[in-house]
This record gives sequence, C-alpha cells and structure tokens, in this order.
Amino acid sequence: MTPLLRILLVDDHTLFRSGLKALLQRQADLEVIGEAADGLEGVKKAEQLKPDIVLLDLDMPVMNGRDALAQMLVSQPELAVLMLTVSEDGEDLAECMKTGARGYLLKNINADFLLDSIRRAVDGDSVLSPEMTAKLVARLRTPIPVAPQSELDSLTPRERETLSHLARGGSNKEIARALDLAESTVKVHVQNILRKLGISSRVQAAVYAVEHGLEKL
Amino acid sequence: MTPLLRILLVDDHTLFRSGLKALLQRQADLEVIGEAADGLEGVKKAEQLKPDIVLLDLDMPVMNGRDALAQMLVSQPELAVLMLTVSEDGEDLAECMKTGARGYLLKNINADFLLDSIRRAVDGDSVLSPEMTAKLVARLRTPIPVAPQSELDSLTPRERETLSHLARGGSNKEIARALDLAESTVKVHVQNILRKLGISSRVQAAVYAVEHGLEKL
DNA sequence: TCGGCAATCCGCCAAAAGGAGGAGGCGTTA
DNA sequence: TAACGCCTCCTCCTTTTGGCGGATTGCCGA
Repeated sequence: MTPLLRILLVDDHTLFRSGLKALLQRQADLEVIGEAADGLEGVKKAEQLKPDIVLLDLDMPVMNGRDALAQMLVSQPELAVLMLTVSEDGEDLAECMKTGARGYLLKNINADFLLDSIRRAVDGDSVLSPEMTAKLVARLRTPIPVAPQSELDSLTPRERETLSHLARGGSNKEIARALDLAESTVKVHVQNILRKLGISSRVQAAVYAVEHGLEKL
Repeated sequence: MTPLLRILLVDDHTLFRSGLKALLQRQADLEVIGEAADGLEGVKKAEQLKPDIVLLDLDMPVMNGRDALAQMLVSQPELAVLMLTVSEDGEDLAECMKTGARGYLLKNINADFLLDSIRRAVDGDSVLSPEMTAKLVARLRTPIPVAPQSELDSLTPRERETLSHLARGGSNKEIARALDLAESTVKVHVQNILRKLGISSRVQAAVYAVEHGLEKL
C-alpha cells in the first residue's frame, strides 16, 4: 500500500478548511493531521507535526503565508508547501516560488487537480495552476527592469565609506583605525547612517549595504 | 457542439506522428489536418493550413523546432504552438517560451495530459510538463543559487532560524520574542553561529546570511 | 558675510552584544 | 546503557552599541 501522506492545512477560513479536510479525507492515502488559522500558528504546527505537505493560504492575519512559508523552510528545507490562494498576482507567485514553495495553486482549481498536485508536490515536482503558469512564462519574457537608486545618495561620501566598512563586519574601533579617525567620529557617522536610512541597528545597515552592492567599495 | 480543433503535427519521426495522429483522431473535437517531417516544411504547412494548434518537435533536420517556432509566429503571432520534445534542458525550455511557445511538453507525458494541454493551449493558457515547471521555477531562483551549501548546513535548524532573524536586524531580545525563547538561548545560538561560520560579529553573520539567500527565510 | 553642511572630535549613559562557564532535558545512535 | 548532539536556560563579566548632548574647523553657495 502507499504510505499515508500527512497534511497540514493553514487557512484563516474555518469553513474552507472544513470542506477541504472532508475532501482530502475521502482519499485513502491522504490524512489531514492538523489545521491552523493563521501563519504563526501554521509555522508552529509544521514544526510540531512534521507533515509531509502543507497547504498554505497567502492572505491571513497575524502572519501572512509568504512569511510563514519562509519560516517553515528555515527549519525544514525539504518540506513540501503548496500555496493555495486567490491571489493571481504574478509578484506573489514569484516571491513564493523563489522562497521555495513547491507549488502555487488558485482556489478555483477542481478537486482532482488538487489531489494530483499534492501527490506530485510530495514527489518533489513543482506544480502551478494553469493560469499561473502563464504568469510565470510572462515573467520569463520580461525579466525585471529594477534599478532603484535610493536614499543611498543622501549619504555623504564619508558615511558611505563608513557604511562599507561596517558591512564588512568591523567594529567602530576597527573602522576608525581603517579610516584613521577617532572612534567617536565613526560613531557619529554610524548614527547619521542609521537616521538617514530609517533603521535602528548596524546590522540592518550592513544588510542594506550588501543589497545595494556597497560592501565591496 | 464544440468546434473542431485543427491540428498540425511537426516531427521527423514518421512512426511517432502516426501514433500521435491515431491518438488524436479518437477525440471527436480534434482533427489532424496536416503533418510535416522537418521545421521548414512545418512552417510552410502552418502558413497554408492555418491550424488552430501546432505540435512541434525540437530536434529536427533542415530547420530545428526553435527556429520553426519563431518563423511561424512571425506570420501568425496568435498561433498556439506546443513544443513536444525529449529535451529536458532548461535552456531549450526558456528559449521556446520566450520566443512565444504556448507550452513545452516532454514526450513522456500520458495521453490525457496531452489532450488536456492541447485544449488549454488553444484557450490561451500556457502549459508545461510537470518536470519542466520545476526547471522554470529553478530559473526563477537562479539569482540566488543557494547551491554553495558549505558551512551553512553545519548550522542546526534552530541556528538557521536564528540567523535569518538576525539578518533582518533583530536584537537578541527581539529574536527571542519572535521564536518564543529566552534571550539567553538566542545568545547561545548566536555564539554557535559565529563559531561555526568562523566569524566574530553578528554583522558578519547577517552579511553571510544575505549573501547566501537566507535573510528572507 | 552669513548660513548650512560635512567632518572631526568630546563626554556621558543605558542597553545590547560578546564571551565563558555550567546544567538539565530529550532523542538518536552506538 | 552510555555517549552524543541539540535545545533550552542560567550567571557573571567585559566590551560594544546606540543615543543623547555638546564643540570646532573648513568649505561652498546665496
């Protein structure tokens, strides 16, 4: 016999979960082992129950599906997660698949397609709603323009220099040595960087620097 | 009744065409109106016969499927063309879909999937073999190869989770709140992360996380 | 010439991080 | 059973940060 596939349902609509559960339980090889009504609860249940697959809604209170997905994959990178949502947004799709969702299904799919998708996802395949396949292909045709130059220009040259050293992990004292400054001066620069970037810790500043290709300066 | 879907088969294997034709003709709503054994011939027939959909092989003499696809779309931009091939190469897939193929199917698919795909493609949907969906998604993820696992898998799940929060700029206290832990526990995790990654500050850890695509997790 | 700004420093303070040790629980594996 | 790794938490300690408040110099443009 085929091993039982243990399923976790995460969706904030109780009725939707109930219906889905009834539908899935009719299959001999499927078992719903848990439910959650928001992302945070979903992450916890995924951790506790170690399901074979998670059906995850996108739009939920407390923690949305995207973040929940990310959290689940941190502790269980091989977990099969199928997004099950109403969002036909190509951005949502791309984000989820990039993050590592095993599939992205719209709630308008029929039962057979869902069942088939569940089994395929557990086997390691990626599955998409037909409509979303088209969106993904469209994305392929228009890569992504992106080129945001930003509040980075509001930084003074010295501040940028300080930031680049900061992003390499130096302490204020080390940065001061490297730039031949007093530590107090470096602290002032760091303060200004934080204020201008609207953040509150040097760690965030470092991440910002890396994401803007500033760490190599 | 549903209108007849007029199909053109382009494949250099005669036997494959025969079999496919027999299969398709069994469907009341499908009709094979023409065949071609190479890309050039395929382009001509597509021009003459104005089919609703073309099933097009990739590897063919005289003119390959990619070029034939491009040619067909010049004169009939709205023509539905399904690539039907043995190539599981992600490059082939991406090229064909960029050029404008309506779908990319491997020859190992079953009949039902093919019939379903034909009807969906004519309706304007994009269709992919399940295996190729995974390849496309993988392409989406390429910016972050994730591949260089390295020291990263020396981290325990909890440490990875801690690291991902750290990379978002959270203080130990905030991470503790997020993970529902004591701050002291988070400090232990951070210490272990620093030791395992061979670095000496949380800033470096955050940078490492970002460069390894772990910050969104 | 004056105001603004970048850049350089001070001191002070509370909070956070880094580092070392120990310790109990829990599950897997030898 | 014992050993091991992981997770959890603790204390005690030093160093680093973040966040104030100043201050001085020099440059540039209105």
